[in-house]
Amino acid sequence: MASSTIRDVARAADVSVASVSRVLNDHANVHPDTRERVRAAISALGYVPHAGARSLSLARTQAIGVVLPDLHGEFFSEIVRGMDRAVTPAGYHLLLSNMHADAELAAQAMRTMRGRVDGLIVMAPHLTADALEAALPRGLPTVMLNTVPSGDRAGIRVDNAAGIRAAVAHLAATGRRAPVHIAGPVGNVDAVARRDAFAAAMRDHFPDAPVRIVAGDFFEESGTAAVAALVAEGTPFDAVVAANDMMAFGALQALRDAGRQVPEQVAVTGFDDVPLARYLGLTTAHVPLVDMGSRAIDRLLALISPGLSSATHGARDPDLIIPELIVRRSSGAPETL
Amino acid sequence: MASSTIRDVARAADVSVASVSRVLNDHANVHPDTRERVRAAISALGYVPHAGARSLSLARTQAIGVVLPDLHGEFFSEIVRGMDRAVTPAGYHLLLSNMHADAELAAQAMRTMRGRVDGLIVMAPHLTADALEAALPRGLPTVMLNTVPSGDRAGIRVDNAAGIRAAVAHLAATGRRAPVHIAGPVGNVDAVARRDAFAAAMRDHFPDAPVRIVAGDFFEESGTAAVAALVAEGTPFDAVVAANDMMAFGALQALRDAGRQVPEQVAVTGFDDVPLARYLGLTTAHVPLVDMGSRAIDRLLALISPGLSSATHGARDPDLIIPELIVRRSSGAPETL
DNA sequence: AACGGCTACGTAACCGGTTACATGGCGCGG
DNA sequence: CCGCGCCATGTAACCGGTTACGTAGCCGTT
Repeated sequence: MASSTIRDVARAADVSVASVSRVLNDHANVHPDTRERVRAAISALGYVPHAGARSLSLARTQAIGVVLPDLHGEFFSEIVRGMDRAVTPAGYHLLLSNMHADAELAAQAMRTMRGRVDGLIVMAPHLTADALEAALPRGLPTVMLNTVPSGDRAGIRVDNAAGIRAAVAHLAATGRRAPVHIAGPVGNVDAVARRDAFAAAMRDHFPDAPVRIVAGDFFEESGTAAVAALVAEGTPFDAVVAANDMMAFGALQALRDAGRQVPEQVAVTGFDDVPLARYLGLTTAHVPLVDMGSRAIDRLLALISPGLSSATHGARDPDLIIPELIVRRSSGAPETL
Repeated sequence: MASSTIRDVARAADVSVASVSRVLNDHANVHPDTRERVRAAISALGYVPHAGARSLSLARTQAIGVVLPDLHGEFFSEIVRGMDRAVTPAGYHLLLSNMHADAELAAQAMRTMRGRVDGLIVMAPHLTADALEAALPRGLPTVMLNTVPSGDRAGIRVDNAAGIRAAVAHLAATGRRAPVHIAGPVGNVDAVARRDAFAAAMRDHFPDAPVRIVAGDFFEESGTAAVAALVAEGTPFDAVVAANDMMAFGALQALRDAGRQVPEQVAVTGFDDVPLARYLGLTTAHVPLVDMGSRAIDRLLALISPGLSSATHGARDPDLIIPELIVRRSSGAPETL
C-alpha cells in the first residue's frame, strides 16, 4: 500500500539508487541492460517518483505561487486561466493562495510559499508598498500584478488613467453632460487611480460640471446601491462611469429598476471587459485579462531561468497595459452582439 | 541573499536546530529565555521555514491537487472557487493542473502530483474508469468529481438524468411540441448521461415526436452552429434543450440571428446555471457549482484525516447532487431579474 | 607488461526540516 | 548525601530523492 521509494526499486532491480535515478532522468552512461532491468522494476512496483523529495534536492519545485485577494467573479478567474495557459507548457504548476485583506495574514500567505514554489505572482492592489516589501520572502522571484510598484520588482500594470480618460472622452463626444463615477474600494491602487483619473478627465472635458463620485467596493451590489442612492437623492446625471464592470452591471440593474432608459437617458461604462460585458452590451475599457495572466507568468519564468528568455515581447513597455475602450449598447452603440 | 536555514538560526541563537524547530512549532519544554533568543535570531535573519523540507519530513504537504480538463468558462472557475473557499480555512493550498484530453498525458498529470499533495480531486468526465484507475497514483486519497465511479473511490456526481427530465417535463407542461437536444462531446460521461436522459424523457413526454439530437462540444460556438444547422435544414422545432449553459447561449445567439423569437417561437434550456445564466434569463438545471467544489474538498479532507470528520452532511446521499430547474425568460417565464 | 582513459556503476553526502533518544543539571524526598 | 525524576537541550537519523566522487573492469597503446 505505502508507495515504494527509489530504494525499493534499486533493490528490486539489484542496482544502486544512483542508477535508478539516472534511468529516471534519462542520463547517459547507463548500460541498456541495466536500464531495462530498472524499467521493469519500476513498472512492477508501480513506482512513481516523489516530487517533493526531488524538489528538495534540486531546489526547484516546478511550481508557481499565485497570491490574490479573492477569487470572486470573472476578473480573477480569467487571469488565472491565462496563467494556467502559460504555465502548463513550461512544465510548471500553479499553487493558489488567496489572501485576506489583513496585511499580517497576507504576509503569512506569502511566507508559507517559501520552499513550495520557484516564484511568486502577487496581486495585492490593496496593500501598500511597505507592507508588501515586508511580507515578500527574500530571494524568491516575484512579479506583481496590478500592485503598487515596489522597489525594482517586476510588475505588470494596467494604465488605469488611460482607460478612464477614454471613457470620459467618449461620453463627452457623444453629448453627455453630467457623468458620475462609482469608485472602487478605498485603499485599492487601481480604484484610487481610476477615481483620480475621473476627476482629472472631468476637469478636461466638463470644466463646468461638478465632479460627482460615489463610493463602491467593486462588487455588483455596491453599483446597484450607488445608483439607487443617486436616484433617490434626485441628483441629476446622464452617465455612469463605474470603476469596474461588476459595479456597472449593478448600475444597469438599478437603472432598470428606476425606469431609466439605457442608453437613451443614461449611458453606462465599466472597466475590465470581463466576458459578461460582451453579453450585456456594456461599454468598457478592455483589459486583456487572460493575456495579462500569461504575460505575468512569462515574465516570471524569464526571471527564474534567465538563460532561455523566449524573445522579449515586441512592445516598448510590455509591462504597462493600455486598455482600449470597447463601445457597446450601454453607451449608445447600435445593437451589436 | 540566499535565504537562511534552520541551522543558520540555530547558530545565531547559539542553540541546536532541535530547539529552533521546537520554537517554530510551539512545542512545550522550551525555556522562555531560549525561546526569546530564537525568536530574535529568526527575525534578525528574516528566516522563513522551507515548506518543502517540512513536507518531506512530515509526509504532509498541506496541499490538495486539482486535476481538471480545462479552465474555460465559468463552470470550472466556479467550482475552483468553491474548493478554495473550503481549503483555505483548513490551512491547505490548491495545486492546479489541467490535463489534456489524451489519457496518457492525463496519467502523467496525475502522477506528477505524488509527493506534492496530500490528496487529489479529479474531474475527468472524458476518461473511462479503466484509464483512470491506471492513472491514479496508489495510496493517494482521491475524490472524483463528475467522473465515472471507479472502484470504491469517493466521488461527487450530479444527477444528470434528473436535470434533463425536469427540463423536458417543463417544456411539455408549457405546451411545447418538438424539442431538440444539443449534446455534449462524445465520450464525456455527463454528456452521455444527459443525451440518454433526453431520449428517455422524450419517450415519456412526447411519445409521438421524433427524438432529434444534434452534436455539440459544450462550447458556445457549437451551440450556435447546431441551431444554425437546424434552421438551415428547415427542421421543425420549438424548444432547444442544450446539454450545458454555454451551448444554450450559443443557441440563443443563433436564434436571434435567425430571427426566431425566444421564448415565443422557441424555448431554450441549459444545464449548470453558471452565473451568466441569470443575467441572460436562461432557464436551466441549477447545479450548485461553488458548493460542489467545497463539498469535494470537505470529503477529501475527511479522507485525509479520518479522525476529525466535521459532522457528516445531513443528507442521505450527500454525494449525488440533484439539480433543480430554474425557470427564466428563455422558456417563457415573465420578465425577471 | 605497464599505463592511460573510458564506461558503468556504487557510496555517501546533501537538500532543510522533524523528532526519538540521549544527556546533563537541577530540585527534592528519604 | 544519594538517587530519582524532570526539565531543557543537543545529537543524529530520517524523509526520498540527486549527484560528486571514487573505483573496478576493460580496451588499446607503446
